[in-house]
Amino acid sequence: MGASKSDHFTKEQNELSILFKALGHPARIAIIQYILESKSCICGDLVEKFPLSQATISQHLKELKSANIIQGSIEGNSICYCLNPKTLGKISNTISIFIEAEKCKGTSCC
Amino acid sequence: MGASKSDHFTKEQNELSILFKALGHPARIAIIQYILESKSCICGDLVEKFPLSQATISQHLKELKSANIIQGSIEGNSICYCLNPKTLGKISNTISIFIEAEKCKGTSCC
DNA sequence: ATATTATATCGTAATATTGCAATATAGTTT
DNA sequence: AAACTATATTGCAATATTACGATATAATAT
Repeated sequence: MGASKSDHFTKEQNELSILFKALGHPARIAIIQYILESKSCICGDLVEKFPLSQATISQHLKELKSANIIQGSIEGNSICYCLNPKTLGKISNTISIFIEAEKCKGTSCC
Repeated sequence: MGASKSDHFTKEQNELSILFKALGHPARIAIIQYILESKSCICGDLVEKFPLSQATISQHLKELKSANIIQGSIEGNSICYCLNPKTLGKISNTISIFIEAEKCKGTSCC
């Protein structure tokens, strides 16, 4: 068989894994960093910036968007993408919870 | 062609994506949550807990371990896995940087 | 030494992801 | 409307991931 058996896990576990999965590709990390660096929001200059085809960039943007990590707004001819702070916050909270819970554990074996 | 062209991206981008990718599966999120919940560190009772075969669980543990998200120590017959706070911290920092940088941006289009 | 228990690895099938050329769609300009 | 620009979608090939049975490895117990 192949890939994930999402029905065996909780809704939360599935949702979180979707967020992390979306971040699990160097191109998508690079896109996020580019959005952060560029003073204005981006457009399709990613295609010039990265050694990937327009189709591939568009696909990565789609994945980030469907995970709600970025959101796009139409600006005339092109589309402007920004980060979604709410989703970033969700990811941050999750990791924080992991770290806090870990701290509270007395009995660690490693 | 297929999957990632890691040579086109920075070392940091590749390393971060490896961390997130490792978290990008519901079973691995579930394993982490289980480690956090169980007072003592875990062993192979994940196999009883989850509807996945021993081989599959072992494979997921291996991926978490190779991303340095968990670490295992041999305890007699079995192996005890714990989270690696250092790696969790790294992930947390990354997300924090994303959020901080986002806050500092005046010009947001969405 | 043999049996038992716990975990890892191998081989393989099913499915998902990645990347791109080609094409489609949508808005802009002339 | 026709040409142009920007982005999305489709179809396909290459590769990666996921899952599991079977088998291997390692420590413990009898």
